[in-house]
Amino acid sequence: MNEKIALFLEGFATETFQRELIQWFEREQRELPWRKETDPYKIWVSEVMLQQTKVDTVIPYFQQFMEQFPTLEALADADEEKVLKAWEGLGYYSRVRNLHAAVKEVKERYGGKVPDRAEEFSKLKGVGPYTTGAVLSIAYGIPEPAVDGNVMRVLSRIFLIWEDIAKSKTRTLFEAIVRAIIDHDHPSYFNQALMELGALICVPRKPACLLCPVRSHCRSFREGVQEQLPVKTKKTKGKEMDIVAAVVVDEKGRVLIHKRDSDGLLANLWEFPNCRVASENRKHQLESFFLDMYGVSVTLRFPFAALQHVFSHLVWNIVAYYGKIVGDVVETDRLKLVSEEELGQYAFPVSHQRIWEQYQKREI
DNA sequence: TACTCGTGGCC
DNA sequence: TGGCCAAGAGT
Repeated sequence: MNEKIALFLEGFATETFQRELIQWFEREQRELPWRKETDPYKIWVSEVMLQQTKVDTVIPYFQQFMEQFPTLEALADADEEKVLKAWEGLGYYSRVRNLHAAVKEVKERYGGKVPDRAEEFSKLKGVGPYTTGAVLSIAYGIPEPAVDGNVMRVLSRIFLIWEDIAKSKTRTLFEAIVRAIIDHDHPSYFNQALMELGALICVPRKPACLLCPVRSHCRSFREGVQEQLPVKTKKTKGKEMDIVAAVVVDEKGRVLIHKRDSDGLLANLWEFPNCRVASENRKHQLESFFLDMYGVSVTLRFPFAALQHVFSHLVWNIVAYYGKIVGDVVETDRLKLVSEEELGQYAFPVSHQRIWEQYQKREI
């Protein structure tokens, strides 16, 4: 690996690159809530929220989250229901369940101080190579690489690297390059500057090369192939699933909701009872599902909504029915009857928020 | 390694 | 309009 890296670095003016990159960052960086913070816990939370998520989406969640859980201990001591509720709508919900578990471990094992050693911090749940480098460099000034999609795009262009960034192994190549060129005096700004450059200038399509502070170092710009990089193979679009859901109410107007399994898609979020079906006899299949899975007799009436929800890897085609409960319901930890006002306390995926929005438009 | 795991915005 | 994209990690 070292020989390969040495080949990339041949003729590369590392110190000039560092200086020009960091000076640009000091001039042009965006003001973001977490950039005012030095608390490693807050830096950590921001990095987890930012995984696969746009800055503009994260900002209001970050601010609300910090009001509700201002310290590591506050988060560690919080109920998971409230933590999930604070994450509602952000997606990738295992991030916050892992963060919650990790913060508890930091409280117990490390006395509430976020570890500043990569070997320790990276063992925590939900903390991978990127988050390790980001938190250690930004919060503690430690020169660890923080290679995200921005960094791979920027460096693939600068060093004219044609490796497929969709392959998981490719990231290690970029980590080795960052280790070789990171500014040991300013690792936080160096890492952030690479990402900020990718977010503002060296964007995926039509990069603004004429505004780029390091274009004199950029080999793909010199060759005129910057828009062909990075190489990223396409992923196949996900499968479609037909889902039937129902908003069923009892004689008091309470709504039946179900808590999803603790593993897999949308883990531990609440939903309106639903099942996957074949296209025929949807109503009957769902009525049988209520009886078999929950022991609840229901009478379904007619559909009030049909909606499609597209995930990154699959598609739900949902038809939602009105329904009434016949007889009794045995409530459990994962099956509850709640009033319409109480629904707001439970975290729902966006697809089921849509179902509820449609339901509330009813005129019957 | 390749697949799973959300959501909103963009052109 | 639909495919692509976004400060990835777990398995």
